[in-house]
Amino acid sequence: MQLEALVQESIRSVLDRLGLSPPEIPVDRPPRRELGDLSSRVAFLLAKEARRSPQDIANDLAQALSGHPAFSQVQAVQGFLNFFLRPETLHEVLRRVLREDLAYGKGQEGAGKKLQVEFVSSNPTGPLTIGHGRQAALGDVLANIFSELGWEVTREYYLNDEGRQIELLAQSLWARYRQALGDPQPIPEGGYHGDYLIPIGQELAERFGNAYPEWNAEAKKVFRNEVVPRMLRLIEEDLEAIGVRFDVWTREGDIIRKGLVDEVLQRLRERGAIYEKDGAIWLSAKTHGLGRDPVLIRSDGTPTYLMVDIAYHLDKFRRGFDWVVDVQGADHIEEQQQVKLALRLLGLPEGFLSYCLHQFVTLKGAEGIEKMSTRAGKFLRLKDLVDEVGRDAARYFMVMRKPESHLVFDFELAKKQSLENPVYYVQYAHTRIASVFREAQARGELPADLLSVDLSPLKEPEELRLIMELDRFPDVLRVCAREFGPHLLCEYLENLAGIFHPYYARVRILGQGAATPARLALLAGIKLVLFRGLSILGVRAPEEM
RNA sequence: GCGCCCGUAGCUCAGCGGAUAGAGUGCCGGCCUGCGGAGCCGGAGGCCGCAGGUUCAAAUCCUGCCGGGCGCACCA
Repeated sequence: MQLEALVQESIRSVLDRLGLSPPEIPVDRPPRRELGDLSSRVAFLLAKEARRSPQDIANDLAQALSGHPAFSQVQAVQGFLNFFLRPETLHEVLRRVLREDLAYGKGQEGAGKKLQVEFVSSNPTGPLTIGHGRQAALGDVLANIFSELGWEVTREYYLNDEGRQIELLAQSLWARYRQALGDPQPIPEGGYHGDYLIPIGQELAERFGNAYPEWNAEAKKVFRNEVVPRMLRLIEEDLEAIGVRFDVWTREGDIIRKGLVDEVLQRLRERGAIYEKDGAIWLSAKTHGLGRDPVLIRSDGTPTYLMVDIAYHLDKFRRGFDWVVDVQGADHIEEQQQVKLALRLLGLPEGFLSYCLHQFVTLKGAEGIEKMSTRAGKFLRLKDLVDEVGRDAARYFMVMRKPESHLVFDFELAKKQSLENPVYYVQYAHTRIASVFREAQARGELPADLLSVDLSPLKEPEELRLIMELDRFPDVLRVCAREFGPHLLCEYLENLAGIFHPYYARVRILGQGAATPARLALLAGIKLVLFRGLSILGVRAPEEM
C-alpha cells in the first residue's frame, strides 16, 4: 500500500470510532522535516461540523493514533496532524517497489478504455520547426503516461493535404522552378519563402524543362502532386529525429469522403445551429457565448477547415474512442471553443474531447532569441535542433515546462554534457548507480536476491527520504495525466536525483558490511524509478555515459 | 475592443486553498587523495505584477486594473 493510502486508512479507522466523517481525508507532504513525513489537514475539515477547534480535534486523533504500528509518532500541531513513519514502514515501501519492478507506477485507471491522442497535425507545407517539436514531445509523452495508466492509446496525425495553403505551397514551388529556369517569378502573396523549396524547384526544372511556363490548372495539379509527398518525407524525418511514431494518419479527404461533413451539417441544421448568409453556411456561435460566427461552408460550396475538423471529431467518436486529447498550440484557442460547441450541439458526451493547449517556443542561443515563421522561411528545423543537442535533451527540454507557459529553449544548456543540464543530471544518477552495481559485481558484494536482503540498516535520513520519494512516483504519473503536465515528471526526477547525488557523495555503498546489501537494494529502487521515468519521457537511461 | 494563456529570487521556472514560498542557474564563501569530482556543503538574494473581495487560512479562488503572448479570415 502506498503511504498516502496507509495514512488515510489509519485516520479513517479512528474517525469511525469518534463518529466523524469528513468529505475527504487529505494527505500532504509537510513543508519542513521537523513536521514529520506526512501530514493531514483533516481536522480543519471537521472543525465546522464538530463545532470544535481544529487543534482540539487533531489532539484527539493524534491520541487515538498513538499506538499505530506504522508510525513512530503522531503529533497535532496547529490543527495539522503530523505523522512520523517508522523506518520499517519505509523499508516495506522499498520492498514493494522492488517487487513490482517494471510494473511500478502502472495503473488500471484506463483499463478497457480507448484514448486517442492527436498531435503535431502540421500541414505538409514544410519541415517541422522546433515549435512542432514541443508538440511532438508533449503528445508522445502524454500518450506514454496514459498507456502506463492502462489506456489503449492511439497516436494520430491529422493531415491536411488539401486546400488553399497547399495550393499556395504548390505555387511557391512552381515559382522556385521558374526561378531555376531563369524566369524570375515571385513567390506568391502569402506563399512559402523557405529555402527548402529551392532544390526541389531545381530538380523539377531539370526534369520538366520549360513544360509549365504558366501557373494554370495543369501546373497546379502537377506541382501539388510533386510537393505534398516531399513535404511529408521532411516531416517524417523530423518526427523520426525526435523519436515519435504515429499509429494512424488521417487525411482531410478521408473525412469528406465518408460523408461526415454532410451528416454534421444535417444534424446542426436540425438543431437550428446554422444559417445561410452571403451564399455561405455559418455556425451560430455568438448565441452560445462565443465571439463570432465562423463559416462552415464557403460560398463556393467547399467546407472550411473548421467544418472538417468537427466532422473529424464525430468520426473519432464513431471509431469507438472513449476519450480524445488534442494537443494544440495557443493559436487554436478560438477554434477549440468552436469545435467544442459544435460537438455539444451534436450531442456528443461532455468531456469526450479535451485539449492540451501549449504556448510557443522561443529559442535562446548564441544568436539571442529567435522568432519563427514557416511561411517567411524563418525557422529552425526540428531535425537540425535534434542533430545539434541530441534526442534526449531535445525531448526533455520540450516537456520540462508547463505546457501553457512559454518555453525558452536554452540551446547552449541543452548541449552541455554537465550536471547543469537537467537531463544529464538525471541520467547521470542512473549511470552512477549502474556503475556501482558493476563495481559491486566485480568485488563480489552483489547479493543474489535484492528482494530478500535485510533492509534494517537503512536509517540514514537521506535513505529514508529517498524511499519517501520512490513512494511518490505512481502519484506523480497520475497528476501528470490529470494536468496534462509531463513537466511534473521532469521535476520529480530532478528532485529524486537531487537527493541521491548528495547522498552518494556522503555515504559509501560498498564495503560496509550489512549496510551494503541494504544500500544496494535502495539504489536498485532508485535506478528502477529513474529508468521508468526517463523511459516514459522517451529519454535514454544509460548504463554508461 | 473581445476571447484564452502567462506575470513568483538577477535569469529560467516549479508550487495553484493550508504551517517560516521552493529548485536550477548566476553571485559570495568553504570543502574535494576512496563505489564515475561530469562533484559536495553553506550563504546572500522575494511587498509571489497592482488594488480590492471571499475564507479560520490566499502566490493559489473571485472582481477590477497594469504588463507580455496568441487568436479574433469564405487560412489551416
